[in-house]
Amino acid sequence: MEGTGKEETLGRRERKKLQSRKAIIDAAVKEFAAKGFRETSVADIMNAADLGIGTFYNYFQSKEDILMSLLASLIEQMEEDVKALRAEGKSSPELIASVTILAARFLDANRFVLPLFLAASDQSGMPEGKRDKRMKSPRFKEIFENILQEGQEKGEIRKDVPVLLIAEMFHSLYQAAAFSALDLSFEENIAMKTRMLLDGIRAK
Amino acid sequence: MEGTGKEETLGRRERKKLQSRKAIIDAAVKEFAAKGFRETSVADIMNAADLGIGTFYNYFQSKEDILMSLLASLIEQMEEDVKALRAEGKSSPELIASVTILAARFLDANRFVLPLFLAASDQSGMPEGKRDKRMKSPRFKEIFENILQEGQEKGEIRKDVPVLLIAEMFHSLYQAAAFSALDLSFEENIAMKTRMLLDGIRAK
DNA sequence: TATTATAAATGAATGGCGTTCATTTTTAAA
DNA sequence: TTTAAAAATGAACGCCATTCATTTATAATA
Repeated sequence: MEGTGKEETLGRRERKKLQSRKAIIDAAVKEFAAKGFRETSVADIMNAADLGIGTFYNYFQSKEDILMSLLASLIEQMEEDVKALRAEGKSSPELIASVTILAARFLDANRFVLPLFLAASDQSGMPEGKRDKRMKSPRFKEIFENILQEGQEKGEIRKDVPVLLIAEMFHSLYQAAAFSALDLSFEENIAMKTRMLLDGIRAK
Repeated sequence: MEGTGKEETLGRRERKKLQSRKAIIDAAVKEFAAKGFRETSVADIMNAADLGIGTFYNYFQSKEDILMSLLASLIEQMEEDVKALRAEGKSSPELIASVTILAARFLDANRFVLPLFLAASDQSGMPEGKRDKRMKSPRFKEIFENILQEGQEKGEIRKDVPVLLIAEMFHSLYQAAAFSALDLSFEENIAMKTRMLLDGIRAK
């Protein structure tokens, strides 16, 4: 009755726990996508998850907390994809261009996270004590940082500007693209800007 | 007893109205600067202004509304300064560089508005119906847009990229600089980035 | 199986906030 | 002095994130 091929060796309690957690996350993604972060109440999420309101706080510390969780896992997915790209041995500028396209497609595919992603990078609106020291945004920046670092060492990227500063610029492209009033796809927008930036970054 | 050189020809009622408005604005600036936007309640503002809570809504439609007002007037100040610079007949790239420094100094001098400024450009967190169509951020962009437009016509700025896109990039520099983890002054940060961007923008 | 201990779920209660509104106070006009 | 209108007011409303005492479900133990 116990280990009859259910799911690993997890007891019922463990399984139900994971199940509840998943239900909450799925519900949150659905509600955030439909209504945005602020317009979604914890009650909304827990109704969609078909669980009591109080249960939410057994799994997440706060409403901000689940948002950070969602973003963290998305960034992790992206980091995987970038790892694969890096294995192909392209030059730094080429790699940047590829990663840019990849990230753009990724965010196009997960369009609803864009506002959340940006809201998360902008912590100015959050209570002082609640700002996330881990900050998902910098992790996003790190992807570029590593590539640029390598590029500088190989002499492909100009050395008179700190890598961190360039990484920041790339990151800001995404922010701008998200709010672009121009009638371009996210991918086109990012691609053009990256080209502009690369022309100023390439070692002569 | 009426027009005895008080203040123009305004009646007591008009004067008191302006006075109340000013008291509210001053209080809001002070409170926002001290505690940030979200952490400041309308009650906080009105206590600091020494007026009843309800009075707030005789002058502003909402808490967001006063924020937008504040930013709008700051941008107007900046537009004035830029107008003066333009009269000096510099080339487009030179003008951009000057404006950039000017804006950076301006925001350094008004450091507390930076988070507000950015929060305002990020309207993702605001209820759908309340997003400000006027958007202060695009007006900021327009300053660059005009300069770039002229530069393109004079052949000083490359023509294979839409002006709006370049303007967006400049705007995003400010966003990034505000959240920069680097130990640079706002002005240094912006100046370096502008240089990077210009190298890729200058017509060859 | 029966009993005890522990983890998880629950929703009413709490406190804070933005906003509204009926009422009062102040100023202007007649 | 009376009347009309603008401005001020704060209690009340509704919404919401979060807490907590209590209940329910599961695991451990005898």
